[in-house]
Amino acid sequence: MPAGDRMTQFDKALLGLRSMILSGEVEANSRLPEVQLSERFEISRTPLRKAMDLLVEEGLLERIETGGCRVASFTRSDIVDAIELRGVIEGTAARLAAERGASAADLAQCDRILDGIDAALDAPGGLDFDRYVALNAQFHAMLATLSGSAVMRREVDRVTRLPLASPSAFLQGQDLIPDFRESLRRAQHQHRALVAAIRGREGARAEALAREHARLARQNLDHVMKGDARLHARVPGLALVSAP
Amino acid sequence: MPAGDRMTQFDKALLGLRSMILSGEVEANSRLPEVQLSERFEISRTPLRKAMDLLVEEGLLERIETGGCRVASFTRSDIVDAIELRGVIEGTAARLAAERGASAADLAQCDRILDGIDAALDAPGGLDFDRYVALNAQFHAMLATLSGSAVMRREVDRVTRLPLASPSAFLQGQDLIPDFRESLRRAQHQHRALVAAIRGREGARAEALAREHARLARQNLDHVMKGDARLHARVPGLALVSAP
DNA sequence: ACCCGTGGTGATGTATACAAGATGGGCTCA
DNA sequence: TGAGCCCATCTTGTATACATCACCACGGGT
Repeated sequence: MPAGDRMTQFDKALLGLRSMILSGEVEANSRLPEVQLSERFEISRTPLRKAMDLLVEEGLLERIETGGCRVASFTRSDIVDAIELRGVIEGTAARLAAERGASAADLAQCDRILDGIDAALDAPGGLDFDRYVALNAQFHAMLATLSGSAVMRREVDRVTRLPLASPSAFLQGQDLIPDFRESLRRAQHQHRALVAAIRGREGARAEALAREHARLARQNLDHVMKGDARLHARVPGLALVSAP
Repeated sequence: MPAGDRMTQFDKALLGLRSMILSGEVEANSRLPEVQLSERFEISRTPLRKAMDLLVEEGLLERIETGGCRVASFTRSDIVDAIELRGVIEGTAARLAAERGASAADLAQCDRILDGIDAALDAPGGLDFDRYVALNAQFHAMLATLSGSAVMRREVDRVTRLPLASPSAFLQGQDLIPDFRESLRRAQHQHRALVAAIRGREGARAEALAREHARLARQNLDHVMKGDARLHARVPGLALVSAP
């Protein structure tokens, strides 16, 4: 395997498939023919199949009983459940971090990230959205690290990749919404409280905060689903969501 | 793909690998050479590699940066964390079942399973161990179903397959321990309480019970690790556990 | 004696060929 | 005319061949 950062055929397949699916280019429940895709990506079926296997694990694709895969589709309640689950698992990471004690260095790193988010929120010329998303992801990854458990870290990573459950899944496009920045400030306030709880060894508080923090994503989901078509087109993966 | 129950080459590889690893035949951190294994199982590398990919996802194998896989090794605290995580996720399933309301039919099915466990505990001629293990697994699967959420069901299934975190991971061999049956009765009492909490729509109680119930597995783990060599040989996967 | 470069060896990643099975359309028969 | 069966086609699952890359030992130079 190419060590490090070289773009392997498998990566090409993975990125290509994700992009195809989330962009809505292929519609939900449609079958994905392997040869056609392998020709499109100019790779052989072997790495393509491996990428499809991974996407099945992630839940973006479903296996068909008779063989092959199709694009998965999600209901609102699927996504709500996935978000709830993320909150629960991040909450456990936060609780363990509080109970077991996080290192001063890691906590300081959290503070630095949160300072960065403050700066992104108050950037001259308005909200620096990309920077916010990147730092937000960093903060959530750091939360998993604070628990000091490789198992937790791994599972937080995993649940964060559940389709449409990531901390920044439904942020795209919301910068059009007037009080969006205010909502980000509320999120940031929760970030600060979360770190304070961990620092103060308040496990139950940390857990509850992380859970409620994740539920902010539910509001974002509803905002986006109620939005107009222009908004819909900007949100990756929204085409996979059916009504109920 | 062969629909249904035919034994495919992939299944052969998966079962063979799992058995090799859990039996301790290959030691922790040792590399798994693909060609050698494919010859041993009399299959080609293609389905073998797919099986290895899956085991990497499950955490039983680790990918080596330079390519290939090795057998993972676990510390006691890895397993404790995995058990805690299972408790948290099963707890969430139980809470959602209570909050959203489980169907009477599903609850009745739970009761039937629990009656079966009672029967297995009091079987003429002593504890019917295999029956207990099977019914216990059924009960835990049912718990996931009660939540009414496909997402929860999927993730409970998944976390139950984390290495050495399953509800029956460390039961093997414990029938040698005198008060083992008593410990199973305690577990069964928690099962009953759990169903009662869900039936009574007591979400927080259900969640707490499921968490504490999972932690019984921690006791089993410690019993087994303190046990003698005769016990060690009977517990699948214990060879992968290193001290700290 | 020790370090560095170089070639051999075996590993994995990828491509392609082959075979079994599913799918769909057309044909036959009632 | 409609229903059921059969065959062609395409799909996937598996096997195998090939290319590339890492690891390791050996030899030469300092």
